[in-house]
Amino acid sequence: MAGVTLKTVAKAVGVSPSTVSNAYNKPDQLSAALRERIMATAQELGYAGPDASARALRSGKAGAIGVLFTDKLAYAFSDPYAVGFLAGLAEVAEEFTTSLLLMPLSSTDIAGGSNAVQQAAIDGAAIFCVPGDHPGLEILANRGIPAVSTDRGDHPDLSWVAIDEVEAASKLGEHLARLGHREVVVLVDNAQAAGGRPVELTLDEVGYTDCELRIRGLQKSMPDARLRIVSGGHNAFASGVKGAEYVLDSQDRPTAIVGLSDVQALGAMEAMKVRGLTPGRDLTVCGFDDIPAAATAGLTTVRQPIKDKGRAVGRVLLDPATTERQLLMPTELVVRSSSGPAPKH
Amino acid sequence: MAGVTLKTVAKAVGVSPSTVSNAYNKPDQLSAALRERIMATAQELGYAGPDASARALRSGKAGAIGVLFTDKLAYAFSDPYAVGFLAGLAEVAEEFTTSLLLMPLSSTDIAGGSNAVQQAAIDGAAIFCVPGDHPGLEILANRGIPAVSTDRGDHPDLSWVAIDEVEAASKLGEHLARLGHREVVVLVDNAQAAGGRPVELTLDEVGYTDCELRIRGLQKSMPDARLRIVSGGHNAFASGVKGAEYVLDSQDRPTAIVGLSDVQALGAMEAMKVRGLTPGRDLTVCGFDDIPAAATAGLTTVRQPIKDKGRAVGRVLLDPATTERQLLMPTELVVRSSSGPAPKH
DNA sequence: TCGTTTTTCTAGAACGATCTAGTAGAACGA
DNA sequence: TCGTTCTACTAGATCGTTCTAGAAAAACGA
Repeated sequence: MAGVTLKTVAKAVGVSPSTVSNAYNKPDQLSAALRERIMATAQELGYAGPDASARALRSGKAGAIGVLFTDKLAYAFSDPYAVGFLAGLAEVAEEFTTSLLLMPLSSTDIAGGSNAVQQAAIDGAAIFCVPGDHPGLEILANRGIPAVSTDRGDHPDLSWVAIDEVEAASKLGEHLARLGHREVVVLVDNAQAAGGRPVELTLDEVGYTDCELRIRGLQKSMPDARLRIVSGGHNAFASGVKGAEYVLDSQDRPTAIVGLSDVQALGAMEAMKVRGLTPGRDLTVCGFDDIPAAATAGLTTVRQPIKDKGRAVGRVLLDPATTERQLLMPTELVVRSSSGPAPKH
Repeated sequence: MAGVTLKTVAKAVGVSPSTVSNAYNKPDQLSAALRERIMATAQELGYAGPDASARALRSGKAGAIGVLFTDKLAYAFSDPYAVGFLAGLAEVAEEFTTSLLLMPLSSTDIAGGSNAVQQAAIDGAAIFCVPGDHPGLEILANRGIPAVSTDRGDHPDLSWVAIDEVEAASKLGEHLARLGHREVVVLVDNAQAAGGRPVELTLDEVGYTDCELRIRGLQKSMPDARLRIVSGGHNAFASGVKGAEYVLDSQDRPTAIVGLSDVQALGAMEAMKVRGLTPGRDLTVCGFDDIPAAATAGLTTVRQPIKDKGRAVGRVLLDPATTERQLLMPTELVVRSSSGPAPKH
């Protein structure tokens, strides 16, 4: 049962190992009759096909691409944005018969010697919403494996598939400015607030590059507005609720709340609903991403082609025909009922 | 840059390849000074550590376990139940420095020769909500890799971590019977209804083993009730909405709706809310799983230890100390406000 | 008929590590 | 001092493939 290899099959059929290998990988290199015979014998001996590791070693192709996640895997998946991205990536991966290797990238085991980034047999990596200064990225760079980030990096030789965050946020900012909003709260992802009380942050404390750029875009397009940065925790519905509650129950209510992701904005809408406030009339709420639920909820948001982003990352990593290494995806302001004119004080 | 191997480093330092290997894997097998020197030289030469494929081949350990999914990956992730399971699995995987390999298991490429199940370099596989008769499972069995299912299988030598579906459903059924419900609709996952109109099914058409068993449990514990099986599509919030709408807008309204997953039940609650109906008073809604959102929504449901299930699967696959091959996890009826007595016509 | 191309198969060397077995030399106890 | 154990290291086989050349046989063109 165990220990059945190419050689075993070859000997049983009476051909060379190369021929058996070809039977599996290059069917047109041998006669149909022989191939048939080989496959039958393989079946009979309980041979399950070429060993994946050996094949990977010899051919230099691992047949998998890694997806890096920060912190907790669960959090990453709970976001529809992440799910959409993965779906797009998986689509291309499937096309190239490649699997996706999830690499939970906790900071702790980077310090220790053994970590997934070192060990994983992968042909390339997708870096998904990982802070630019994360130690795992350097290890990855060291391995000489092609990597694609979903954020624009500074290095000219780093591949990325991203959106113009500043421009995207500006579209939203202009929309809000036009509606007369001058008191705005931005809801962001923040580890510090997770599990504890909501916190108010400065721009420097934000951490994630994309969030920072979006806030800059808002600042640029709303020069007359006062922008406050608030976090109710990690990027999730519940955090949006918490952050919005904190803001709504304070003396210093804004006229507009911008979630830097739709899930957070939807959380804010929920908090409003509980307090009997109507989005778009009593208070404006906007989001980012345009996840499916945003349309249902009537949330004004900035659409980015989530699934296409995943597809594009896949193509850059796997498709030799894709030569472009840095892709800027289009964004679009989607105005729905959750945004309206600022109440005159 | 490229082509730097163990040998290169060994030659540069003036030691044997074995020693360099030990420097990485068995630090206590050589003097600290030499290890230091080896690491420094490796760094200098741009050696990124032992090649993953080669290591996997020689040592027989791939350093990854596969997670099988049916159909679309995106659907799998959109369910908080799946996310919770994965989180538990990932936790154990991380502990054993193992990665998770997602293997989307579309039926189409099983037919063709090359598929992920064949090619993937994995030490084991977690079979997550895959129909028992799926062709991919046989391929997996052929490979001789340990596999753990989240459903109880028939074969005595198949490993699984599951719940007693019938018993779990019976708890819920008894609760409903006690409340006087005799007209019940069960919302299930069904590919046929996806994208189209809601469908009404017979028990034979359900497909997924776990769903079927749950329905049997309900039937058993509510012998006097009329059970109808309805699907609004795949296992998702939106499907729950669709399925419930179909039922609520018909002449033949039940007194209770049971979602075979919480997400569907939550969808049903949403559909009720839109129609001005209060769960627990006008109509009873119950779910399955007890995902985090269920508590918030006040949904009566059957709790199963989702994350623990993931952890247990991980332990069975990776932890040699875990000898038990078939684990039954406990379930518990959680009564909240969404269930109440059946209105007397 | 003879040279040329095509088809079908093979020998043997990689791929880059880890493992087994074993060898020196140092340290140890008596 | 001598045998024994321990530490620090190494030689060489091995994991199971695929790849590079190339050879024998068959088919082809003129």
